[in-house]
Amino acid sequence: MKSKPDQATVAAWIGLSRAQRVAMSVVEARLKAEGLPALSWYDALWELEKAGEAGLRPYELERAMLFEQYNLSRLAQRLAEAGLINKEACEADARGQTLKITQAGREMRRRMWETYSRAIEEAVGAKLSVSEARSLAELLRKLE
Amino acid sequence: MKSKPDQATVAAWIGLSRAQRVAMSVVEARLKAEGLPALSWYDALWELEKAGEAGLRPYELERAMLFEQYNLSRLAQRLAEAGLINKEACEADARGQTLKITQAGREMRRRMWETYSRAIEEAVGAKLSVSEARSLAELLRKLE
DNA sequence: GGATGTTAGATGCAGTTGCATCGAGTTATG
DNA sequence: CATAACTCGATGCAACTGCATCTAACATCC
Repeated sequence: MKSKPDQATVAAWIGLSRAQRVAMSVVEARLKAEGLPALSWYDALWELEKAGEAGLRPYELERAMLFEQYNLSRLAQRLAEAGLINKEACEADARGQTLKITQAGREMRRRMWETYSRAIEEAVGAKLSVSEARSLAELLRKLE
Repeated sequence: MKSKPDQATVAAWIGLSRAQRVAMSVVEARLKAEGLPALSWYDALWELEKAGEAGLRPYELERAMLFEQYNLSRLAQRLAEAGLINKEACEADARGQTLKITQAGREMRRRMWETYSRAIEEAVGAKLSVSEARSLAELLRKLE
C-alpha cells in the first residue's frame, strides 16, 4: 500500500509554500521601502494597461488576477480613489462597469516596475540559472 | 544591454505566484469544507509535534514557520485557547515561555492531515509525475 | 554593580481579507 | 409578458495581518 501523496509531492508542496513566502516578502519589502503600493496594485494596473483602451470588466480582471470578487471590488475602489484607474458605466450591461487605467496609473505601474523588477531579480533571478528558471516556470505552469 | 530580470526569471516568478495561489486556495477550501482550522494551525501543530516533549520557544517556532513575531504570538494564543497547545513558563528565561502540543493537539493534527494530504495530492500530486515533483522541489529549495 | 543596549513576547490601532448577503439588472422559462 | 433563476458588483461584520510600540528580562560594558 502506497501513501497517497508521495514524498516528492509533499516536498514540492512545502517548497512551494516556503519559496513563495520568502520571495514574496522580499518583493513586498522592497516596494514598501520605496513607499510604493502593494503588489496587487501592480497586477491590476498591468492587466488594465495590457487591456488598453477597451479596459476590462471587474469580473474579467478578477479572473485574470485570481482574485475573489469582493476583494477586487475593494481594490478597484482604492485604485480609483488614488486616481490610477477610472470606473466607467458599462453600456452593454447596466449592472456593470468598465475599468480603465489612467495616465497616472500607467506612470505608477512603470515606476513600480523599476523596483519590482529589481526585487524579482534578487529573489529569483540571482538564485537560478536561466535554464533552471525556465524549468521551474514550466513545472509551475502544470500546477495551475 | 540585457534586461535585468530575464524572461525566464519573470516567468518563474509569475508561475510561482499563480501556482501557489491556486494550490493554496484548493487546500484551504478543503479544510474549511470539513470545518477544520486554517493551514497555519497545522504547521504550528506539526512543528510542535516534531519537537516532542521539549516543546519550542515561540521565537523558534516563528523561525521554523517563517511567521512574523506578532503573528505567531496571536496564533499561539488561539491554539492555547482551543486547548491544542500549552504555554508553559520557561525556566531558563523568565521573559519566555515554552509551547507544547497537547494530546488534543496531536489528534487535531492527525485529523487535519487526512484532509490536508488529500488536498495536496489533488493540487500537486495529480498534476505532476514523481520525477517532476522531485525536480520542482529541488528548484524551489534554491529560492529559500 | 549600574547604565546601556538587546531580546522575548504582547498589544492598540488601522488596514485588509473572508464570508454572507444584498440590491439591481439580465436571462431563461412558461 | 410574468416570474423564476442567475449574474454583477457592493457592503456589514468578524477575523486576521502589519506596524509601531510597550513591558519585562537578559547581556554587555565600563
